[in-house]
Amino acid sequence: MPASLRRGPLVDAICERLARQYRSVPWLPPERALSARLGVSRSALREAVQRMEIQGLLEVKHGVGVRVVNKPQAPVGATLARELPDLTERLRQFAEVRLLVEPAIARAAAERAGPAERTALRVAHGRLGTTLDEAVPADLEFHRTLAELAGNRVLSLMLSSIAGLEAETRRITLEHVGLAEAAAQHARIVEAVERGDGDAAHAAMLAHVRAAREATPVLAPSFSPSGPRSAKTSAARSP
Amino acid sequence: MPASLRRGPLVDAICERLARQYRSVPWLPPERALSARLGVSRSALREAVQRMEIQGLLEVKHGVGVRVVNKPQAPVGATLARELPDLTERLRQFAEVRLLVEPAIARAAAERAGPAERTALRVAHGRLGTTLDEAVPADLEFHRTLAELAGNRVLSLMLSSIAGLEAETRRITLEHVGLAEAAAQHARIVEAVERGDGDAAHAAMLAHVRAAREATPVLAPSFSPSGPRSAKTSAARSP
DNA sequence: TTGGTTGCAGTGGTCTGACCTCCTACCTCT
DNA sequence: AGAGGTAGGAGGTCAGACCACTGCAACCAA
Repeated sequence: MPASLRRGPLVDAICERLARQYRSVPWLPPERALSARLGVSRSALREAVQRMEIQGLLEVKHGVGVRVVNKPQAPVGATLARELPDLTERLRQFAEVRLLVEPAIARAAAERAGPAERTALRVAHGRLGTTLDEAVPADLEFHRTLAELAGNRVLSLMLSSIAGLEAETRRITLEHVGLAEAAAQHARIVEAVERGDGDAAHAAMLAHVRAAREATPVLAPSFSPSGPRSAKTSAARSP
Repeated sequence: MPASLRRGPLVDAICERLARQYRSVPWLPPERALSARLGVSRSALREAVQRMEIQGLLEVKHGVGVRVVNKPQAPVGATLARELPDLTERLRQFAEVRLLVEPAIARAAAERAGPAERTALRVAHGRLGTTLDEAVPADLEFHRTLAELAGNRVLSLMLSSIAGLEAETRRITLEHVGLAEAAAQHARIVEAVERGDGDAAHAAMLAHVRAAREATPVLAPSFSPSGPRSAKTSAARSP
């Protein structure tokens, strides 16, 4: 009955079926039951599950079950961790990438955001609480929201991957910059996005990321993606 | 004998051992022999192999064997393909990302490259042949070399991931732009890097990527990472 | 000789069913 | 009511068999 007239590897077919049929349930059925239901062996099913786990679509917990998640940034993050084993170097390069990507995202968000998106951003900005434990995830969420508004999934994905591995740093950064100052910088970005002013958003975000980097004891930049000539991209109006 | 006193998942340990011991051989031993040698079951070994395949470290071919490779961009590329199933949209976003990232890479490369690196770049540039079949891989290689000189593995990785999925487009682009013109643009970049002039390298690369995008029937940009105000980043000296 | 064909041996792919390890929730005892 | 133990069920590992694909070498025909 589940014979199917496939040509390629069986595991691929299983992955597709899983992704299609169990997209919106919290947990997968037990492996034994599921393999029986799909008409494949447990081995093949396990290979498929493992594959999707690495891809960030599933999360298997020994003795518990297989949870359905959606973290497409997981494989990217894992790759980066493998490619840059040294934590300090990784964080330094992350900072450089943020310096390049975040302003571009802010500009794009300002130029594309409609009323609904602006509201979402305002909400995310409002969540920045008064304690570090609240602020760190809120800060991450703010930047994530902005990246989504920008409409470029590639940049968004890259930023998520980076954020996942530097969450610890954000705490230090926020502590040094100060919650009030960080909130003020966020506010300037929100303001620019509300006005649809791409240049201002770019400038505000650039200032924000620069402040974060300079307040954190990450090493000096080995190169500056935006160049030392500050008159280039931050010439736009800014409060 | 290979009992080992592990705590975590066995598969993790196998992956480590494989990565460590078989890093520099072209092929892995057959699964049966290898599982016996490592003292684990074939199932466990297969899970490890499959994992490393997804991570871009192995490449298994049915009926042939398991090849040892090193393509860290594979998982990123796969993720992007899954996140952006629509080919046109994917290529458009790729073009935008390149527009943002490549100039930054060129600048960094110019500011960091020493004599040896400059030679490597010159060699890569020299390989741009006279036929499309030669030019496409040579063009890819040129940009890859430049990214390596820039010294930021994150950007380099991202660019490789993109390149792997847009190789087909490069052919069209090169055809429209013309090999001679593309070579001239590359030459301007090389020149700037040789002089250590970051701004010029940035400008030359920006012009190159823009020309490529405008010559290719990819859709109009939904947003411009570098902004519509052309006076911003391309103000540097340029031939 | 040369060209295509066939068969075989070795590889990864899948299946089965058994046992081990871990987590949870329930149950018991205090 | 709380702390501790226990049984069930989840994933993890194992063993051995058979299936499917690939490459090559031996073979046969022109």
